[in-house]
Amino acid sequence: MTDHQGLLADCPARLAFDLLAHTWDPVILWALRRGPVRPHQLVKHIGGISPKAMNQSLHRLRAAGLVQRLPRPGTPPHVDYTLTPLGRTLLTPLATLGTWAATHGNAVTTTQTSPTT
Amino acid sequence: MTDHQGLLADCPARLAFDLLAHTWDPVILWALRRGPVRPHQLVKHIGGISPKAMNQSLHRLRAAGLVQRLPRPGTPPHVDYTLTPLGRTLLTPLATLGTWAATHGNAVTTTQTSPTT
DNA sequence: CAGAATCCTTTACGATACTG
DNA sequence: CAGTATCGTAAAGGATTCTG
Repeated sequence: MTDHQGLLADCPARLAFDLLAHTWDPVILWALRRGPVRPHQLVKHIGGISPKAMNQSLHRLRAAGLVQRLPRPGTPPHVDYTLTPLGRTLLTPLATLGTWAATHGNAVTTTQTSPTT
Repeated sequence: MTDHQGLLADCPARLAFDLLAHTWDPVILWALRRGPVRPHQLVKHIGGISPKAMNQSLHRLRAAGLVQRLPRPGTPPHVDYTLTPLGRTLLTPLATLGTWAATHGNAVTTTQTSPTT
């Protein structure tokens, strides 16, 4: 195989997709683009995500070094999550996907609704 | 919610991610970038994907209008799959992700291996 | 060879309840 | 309020087998 120009089963490019493969991970990443946000804020803002799923995503994203946890001392507990510098680098590809969806998403939806054949 | 700048639970941008969320879908899309390929070729080329998963992905991608099936009459059966024009438009975002992985993928792997803190 | 059908295992994710 | 643990459901995907 000398054709490894990307995206094979064991290709490093797969990493990016696995990173975003989970339903909420890209959503959370995007929601954090502005700056630190608290978990509860994320849940409310995104809508439709359970606190548990939120936590799992946050865990994955932290493990990947894309998101950082910022504990604020005090009572009641207060925590912020924010993108790491590495995490910020993902915003551009994310935006590219978003732009594609905005441009061609309608075509996909139409196709799925009325099969052209 | 007046902050719908993208990527909420019900945001249209989600479509792009759901499209690529399945493990093999982006891989197959990428494998087809050059032109028509036969299923068996795809399985061999990609490696690690079962024929069933391949078929399911191909179905989804066809339903989404990203991939087209080209039956060649004859015996034994011969079929080619190729990207539709719509499918081709996804190659750019795909490449963007791939580039990101090539650039920052290593950082992610490193982080996951040795938690920085 | 294409691809659909069946079986089985893993895991994402929601709901709920509990701990610090 | 943050985060974890448990339970239950749905679905992805591998292995195998059968049909056109």
